[in-house]
Amino acid sequence: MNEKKKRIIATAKELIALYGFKKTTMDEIAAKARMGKSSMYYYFKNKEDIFAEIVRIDSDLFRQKLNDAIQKAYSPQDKIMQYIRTRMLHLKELSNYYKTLTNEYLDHYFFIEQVRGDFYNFENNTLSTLINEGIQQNVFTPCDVDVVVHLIAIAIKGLEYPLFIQKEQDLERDSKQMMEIIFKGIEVRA
Amino acid sequence: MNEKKKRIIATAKELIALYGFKKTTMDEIAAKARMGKSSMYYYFKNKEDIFAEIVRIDSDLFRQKLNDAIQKAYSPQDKIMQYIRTRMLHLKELSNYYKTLTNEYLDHYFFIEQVRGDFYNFENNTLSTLINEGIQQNVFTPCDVDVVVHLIAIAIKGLEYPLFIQKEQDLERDSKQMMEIIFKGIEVRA
DNA sequence: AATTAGACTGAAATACAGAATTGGTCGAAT
DNA sequence: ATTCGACCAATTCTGTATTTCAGTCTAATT
Repeated sequence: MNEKKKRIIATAKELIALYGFKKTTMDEIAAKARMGKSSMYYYFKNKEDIFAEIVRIDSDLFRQKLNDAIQKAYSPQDKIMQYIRTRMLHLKELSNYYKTLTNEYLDHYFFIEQVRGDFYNFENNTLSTLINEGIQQNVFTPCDVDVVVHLIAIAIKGLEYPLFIQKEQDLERDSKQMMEIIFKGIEVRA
Repeated sequence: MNEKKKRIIATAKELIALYGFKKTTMDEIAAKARMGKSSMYYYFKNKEDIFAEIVRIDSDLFRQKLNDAIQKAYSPQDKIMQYIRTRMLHLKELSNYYKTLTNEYLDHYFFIEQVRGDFYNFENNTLSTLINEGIQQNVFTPCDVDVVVHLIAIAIKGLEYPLFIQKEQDLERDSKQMMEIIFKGIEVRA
């Protein structure tokens, strides 16, 4: 990517993290990135486009991080646990970074829905693959994979909310214990 | 309860279901209940008080409904399933009735938090009792009851969202299948 | 041709004053 | 004890004047 483009992205990201999307003006970004406002329109279609690019890059990195975490673990159970752990830690980090960004009015931007949808699919596919691998390896008992994925996804989402209140260890303990039950529910019995 | 008081509650409930809390004026309620506005202040401290009473009554009925459902079932698993089923159906009904009432600005009324908290406690206690009964009856394996309750609560909450979109049967099928996994996870093994 | 910038525009947000609405009170009537 | 109309203060609404800001245009620069 072009150096100027990177600078715009970096500056915009910085300001948006501080003030939110709406309150960050194109003039501010231009000033802080040391260039004329219209120069930015040479690289980006509009303001939303900058934001969309930031979100796109971040979510790519997120997905990569999750894939790395899975790769590093061995058993299907551990892969799933590492997925959840990584996901939680990243989301916590994110929520700290974008303190001012309240979800409510983010919903008004179409590409957020897009990213949300993409991530939903990614998560479903990833978990599906892991469960299927477990069945293949005779670790999990053959079952309706979609339902298991749904249950895990819901459990993860349920843990999302207290992300902003609870302590990190508690969350990890909770998710571990909850997953143990689910694993017991789908593991092949000796 | 006094007849007039009942009439105020009924009228207010009707109007609030139609227009929401904020848009329903005391004058309207008074007019529709065929009495002077200030007469209502003889029975209620203020507007919020009327609303609070409505919510209190409704949530009492809800709790009673749930207790009835539990009583009618026999096995611990069935009791839990019936609890979930009844809870879902009631919430669906509620959401149909109070179409205009969007949660967002209900949060601003303190007693909603109160009721939410009360219900949270009720749900926790109820599920705890059921799980403990299951352990007592040697149906569930002894385990950290709090974690199991947390998992079930989260799963239920996760099913809450699509309540407004999904079909009823799907929800029932989903919850049934998900609970089967959790039950398998905590049942005593033969 | 690719890039940059300053001036400009129209639409949307904001600020604000005056008017209307509405939750709640009071004293009189029953 | 209960009901009510008149009233009040505060909030909300409404229309308008002002400002802000995303995005464009054109000309200059590399």
